[in-house]
Amino acid sequence: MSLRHALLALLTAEPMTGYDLVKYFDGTIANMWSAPHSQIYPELRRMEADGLIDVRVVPRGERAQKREYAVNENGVAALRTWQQELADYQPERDVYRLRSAHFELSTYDAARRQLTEHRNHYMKLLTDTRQFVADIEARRVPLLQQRLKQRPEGEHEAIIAFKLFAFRGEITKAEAEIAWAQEGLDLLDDLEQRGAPLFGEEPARDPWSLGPS
Amino acid sequence: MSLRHALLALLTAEPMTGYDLVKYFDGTIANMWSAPHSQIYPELRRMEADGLIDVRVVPRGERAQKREYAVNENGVAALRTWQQELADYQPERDVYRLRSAHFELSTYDAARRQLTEHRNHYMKLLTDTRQFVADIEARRVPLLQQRLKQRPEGEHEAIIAFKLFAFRGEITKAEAEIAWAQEGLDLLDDLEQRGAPLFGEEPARDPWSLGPS
DNA sequence: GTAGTCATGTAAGAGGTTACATGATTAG
DNA sequence: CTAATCATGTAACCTCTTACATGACTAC
Repeated sequence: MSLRHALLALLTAEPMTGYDLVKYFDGTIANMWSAPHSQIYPELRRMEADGLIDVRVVPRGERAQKREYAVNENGVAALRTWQQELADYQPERDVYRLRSAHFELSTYDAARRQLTEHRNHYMKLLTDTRQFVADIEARRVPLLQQRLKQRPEGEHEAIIAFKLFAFRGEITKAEAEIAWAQEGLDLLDDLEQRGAPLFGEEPARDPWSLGPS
Repeated sequence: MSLRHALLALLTAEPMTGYDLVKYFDGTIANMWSAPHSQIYPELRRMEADGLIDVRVVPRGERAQKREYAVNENGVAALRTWQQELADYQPERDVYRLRSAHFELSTYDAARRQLTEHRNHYMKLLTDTRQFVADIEARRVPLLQQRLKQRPEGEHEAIIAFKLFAFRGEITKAEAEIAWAQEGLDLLDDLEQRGAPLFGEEPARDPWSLGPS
């Protein structure tokens, strides 16, 4: 049910169309939550049907229209309730860690490619998130400005502090992943230099060939 | 398709029943990959149908039977192929980070409960994983012993090194999450002491009451 | 005998991915 | 006029969660 809450939370900053929400989910927040438009539009319709958001149909140009959604009191109540519930911790699924645990089935080359990709991915995330944190600190983020306008000044400090806190979590995580990937690349260099063989490096046997039986 | 590869990877250590695999997915590996039995049994049947694993029906007791699966050459080939492909990085979904970004909708109490839970969860993970790393280093892990028996001694070093590497990744991640949760708890204390109000602390207004319109 | 573990399934439904599909508007 | 952007959908398919279901075996 978190897509619903992610959408509600974004909409509390200001009324938006589905298209706007899609764009936010392609931006910096994508590392906390994301969804394709094929998931967002139907969910907005359901949220509307459930009475959590209100729609305003706005004309654009001559013929076209767009649907602008706003959170209503039920929506805010749903968000509060959500925050009061304790989220429990489910088992994770980490493809990259799973792969790395079985690199002996890979080749030095492929393992290195994967870890380099891992490092690059989290380096980009780190750079983007650091920039975004700087933008928040400088009050340069339009969505945050809108959000603050909705609330009394006394709450501004906490609102900003929580946004920064969340993104610092992403930064800490990215740094940890970069360090881990680097450690892996060093390990691969070390093992290869010392001539450690991998099963993955062996030429695959044709299952239908007549091997020594 | 990673459940399939997680199962194949476990089965390369030694032939196992679905039940055995379920148990491994409840143990330390649960933090890399996990699945309930309702997912495992049908997947094993599909893998069998796809010719990646072979079955041996073993009697147990008088009447009962069990199905013991073993990876065959096609299965090994599938694992190698999987390792050769570069896994791409998809947007993540992190409920805890999402919540934390909107703690202003929560109460100090509930936010603290959540972060304490976060810290406890990763502290347990950290302790368990450290213990497991120690067990691997001491060659005390039965599954790993079985795995090593399958392979020539020259490969042992790399196999062990990759297992340790993967679990050190989990440790690094757990440490990062613990530090983040602690930072959050400190932030909450600081904000509350300085009397910062939260929207979530305000009593909810009954949407149907006649408020000042 | 009975509780705990071993062992294996099915099924409904939620959530997510990928592809298909369409059309208006705006900036150059 | 043409490309990019704005805007909103549907549908098939896969994955995962949760619940329902069953029965044998083993240790006490």
